[in-house]
Amino acid sequence: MLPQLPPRERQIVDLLYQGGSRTVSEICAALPDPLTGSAVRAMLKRLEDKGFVCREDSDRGYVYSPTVPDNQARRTALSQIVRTFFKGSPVSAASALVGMAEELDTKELDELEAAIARARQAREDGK
Amino acid sequence: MLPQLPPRERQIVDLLYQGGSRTVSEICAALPDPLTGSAVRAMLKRLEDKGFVCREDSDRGYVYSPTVPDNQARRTALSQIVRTFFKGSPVSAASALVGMAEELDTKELDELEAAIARARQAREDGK
DNA sequence: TGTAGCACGCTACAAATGTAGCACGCTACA
DNA sequence: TGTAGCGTGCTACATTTGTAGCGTGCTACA
Repeated sequence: MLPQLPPRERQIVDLLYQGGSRTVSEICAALPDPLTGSAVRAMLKRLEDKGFVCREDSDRGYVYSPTVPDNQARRTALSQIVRTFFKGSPVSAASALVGMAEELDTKELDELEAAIARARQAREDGK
Repeated sequence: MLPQLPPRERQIVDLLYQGGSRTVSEICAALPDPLTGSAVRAMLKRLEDKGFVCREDSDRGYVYSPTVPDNQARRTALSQIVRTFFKGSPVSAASALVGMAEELDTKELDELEAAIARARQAREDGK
């Protein structure tokens, strides 16, 4: 669903997911390459027409946010990659991720192991 | 790098990563929505011009394959997602993956735990 | 040796994308 | 009250994508 977006539009919604709601000028600032405000506004209008972002009035002007909830978008993106690069196995994708982590957070690793334990448990139960 | 591709082109290279090298007609067949051969050929030509795929002569005609090696493309795609949806933490992305796995392969889980152990070890060493 | 079937490249063209410019309205402040 | 600054929408336009059609060459087989 999200992959269907052209590069620039995609870049902008990604920004929105990454940093939460933003106004046009904030988006301009956050963009790696400088873009005119009106250019960004045009993108946002198209994204709005397609239903990927919505906007809300605020003191600083409109703020834009993604309409598709974070966790759903995440899920879609992940399963896309899993299918393309990992033959459909989420777990082997997870391995790859652990392998590429540079700074390791012990707490996060604990959490991950807990997730594995839960998964194993679920497997037992379902069996 | 790869995200810069328009939807259709992206779809095609993904197919190439997913199933290895293919000929034009194989690509047509693998596509969810039916496309003319010449349409696909045009895509491939553009992808070739941009340097994302290359082709090789074979008995069945040209077979196309990605020029960027799998593991590098994987890496790029993953870190993209990690940045966008997981605040830069690969490990928490891994947790999400484990959580969404439906069919669990014990062997893969073992492998994953081994990867975690390695990561912990590396952390100790570096410290 | 005709002709049907592929795979190919080229060209053409409609639609979508990416970008800039202009004119408007609303502050704020000299 | 003029004028500078911002945020906005609209329009226009170049470029890129997405798709189809045509002509060619190369088999294979009647």
